[in-house]
Amino acid sequence: SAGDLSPGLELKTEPEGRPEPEESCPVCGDRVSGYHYGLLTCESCKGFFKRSVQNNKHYTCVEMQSCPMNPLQRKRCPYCRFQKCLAVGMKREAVRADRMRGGRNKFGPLYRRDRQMKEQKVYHQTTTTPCRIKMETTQALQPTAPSDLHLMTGHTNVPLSSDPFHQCQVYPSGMGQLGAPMPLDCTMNTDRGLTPPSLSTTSLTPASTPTPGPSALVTSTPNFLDQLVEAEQDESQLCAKVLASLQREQASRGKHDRLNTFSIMCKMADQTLFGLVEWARNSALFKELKVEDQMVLLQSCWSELLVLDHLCRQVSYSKEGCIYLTVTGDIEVSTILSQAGVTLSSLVSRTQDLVTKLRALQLDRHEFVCLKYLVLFNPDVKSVQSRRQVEQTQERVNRALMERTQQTHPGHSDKFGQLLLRLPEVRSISLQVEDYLYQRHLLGDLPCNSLLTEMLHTKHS
DNA sequence: CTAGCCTTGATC
DNA sequence: GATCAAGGCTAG
Repeated sequence: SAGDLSPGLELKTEPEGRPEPEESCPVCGDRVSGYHYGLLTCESCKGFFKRSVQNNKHYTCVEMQSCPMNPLQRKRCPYCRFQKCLAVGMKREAVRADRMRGGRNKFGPLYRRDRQMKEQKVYHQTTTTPCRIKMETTQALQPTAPSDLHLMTGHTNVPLSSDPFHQCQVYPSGMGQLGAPMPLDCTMNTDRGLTPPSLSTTSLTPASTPTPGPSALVTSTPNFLDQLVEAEQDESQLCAKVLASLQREQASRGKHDRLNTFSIMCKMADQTLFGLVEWARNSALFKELKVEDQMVLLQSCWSELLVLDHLCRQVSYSKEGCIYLTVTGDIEVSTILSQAGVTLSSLVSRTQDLVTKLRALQLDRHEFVCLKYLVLFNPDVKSVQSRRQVEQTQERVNRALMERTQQTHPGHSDKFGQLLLRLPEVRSISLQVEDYLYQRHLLGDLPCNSLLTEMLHTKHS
C-alpha cells in the first residue's frame, strides 16, 4: 500500500514514540529481526547460526580468535562469529534436526519472559511510581530470570570440539505430552525432594550416623561381600527413575523440541549419580566415615564411579558393537563414532576397549562391587582426615576381592591382578569425561541444576 | 557462503 | 485468525 515506510524510517521519525524497543544484535550489532535460537538477533546471524549448526560446521580462525564482529566485518571470520553466537547464548537445540518448519518450540515462554523483562526495565526507567500489578509479575518472574547458563561462559575461548549428538535424535518410547507444565527446564528442580538429595553439606549431614561400635559388617564375616552386593540398587529401579525424569523433561517441551541423545545421556548420568550417592550414603562402611570425609571422597570419585557403573552395565547387558543406554535401547558404536567429535570418539572407543577386556575377564557382580568400593575408599584423596580408616577399608575390600577371585577362579592365572590393572584406565577415562562434560557445560549444553553440574563445579572451583 | 525475503504451522 | 520463530529459497 501507499504507506511504504520502512520500519527503520518510521522509528527515526517517531522519536517520542515507545521508548525504543530496538536493540542491536548481540553478535554483530546489526538490527534485530526478532528472537532467533534463544535471543534477539539480526536476520543474518540467525541464518549464519542455522547454517552452521545444520551443516555441523567447524571453522578455524586464522587470527587470534578475537576478530571484530560488526555488520561490515562479520563475514570475515565465521569461527569468531560462531563463537560469539554461542557466547551470547544462541542455542543449538533450537535448530531442528528434523528441519520441520513452522510452529513453536520450548523457547516460546522464554521469549515472552524476556520481552516482559525488557518492558519492565523500560517501565522502571520511565516512571517512578510502580503499579502493583506490575510488581507482582516481576516477582513471579524474578527467580527464574537470570538462570541462563551461558552467562557463565562469558567470553571463554572454549575450542569448539565435538558436536556429535545434535544431529542424532532419539525418541524414547512412551514420551507423551503429559500435563503438569514445568516452569522452565533451566530453573530449579522442584522435584528434588523425591530423588536423592544433592551433595551439599546440609543434605549429607543428617543421613550420616557414624556407627560407634564395630558393626556386624566391620567384624570380618564370611558374608562380607554378599552384604556389600545386597546393598546394590536394582537396574530396573534406575531405569524407572531415568524414564520418569526424562518424561518430566519431555513433558515440559514442545513436540518440536525432542531431547537429543546428549541430553538423554546427561539425564541418565545425573540419575545414576543420584543413585551412586545414595548407595554410598547407605553403605555401612561409608557411614562410619566423618561427613567431611564422605564429601571429599564422593567429590573425588564420582566420575570414576559413573564410568565403572557404565562399564558394568555394558558387560552385563550390551550387545556386540553396541552401547546399552538403559532407556534408549542400543546404540551402535559405529554410529556414534561417525558422528562424534575427537574427544567423544576417543572416550567411546577407550571405554569399549575396557568393556571388551572386562568381559574377557568375566567380571561378575561381586567383583564389580568391590571395584566400586576400592575407588570410593581412596586414601590418596587430599584433605581426607581419617586417612587410616579409609585405607583400612580399602585394604579390607581389596582382600575380600582377592579371596573371592581365588575361590571362584582357582584356575585363572591372575584375575585379581587383572581387575586391579583396569582401574588406572577407569580413572583416566573418568578424568576425560569430566573434561568433556565441563567443555559442554561451558557451551551451555548441560542442563542446569543437575547433580552432574554441581559435581563438575565443585571440582573446577 | 551470505543475507534478505518468503513459507509454515503450533500456539495464543 | 493473528502471531512469529522456525526452515527454505535465491540473488549476489
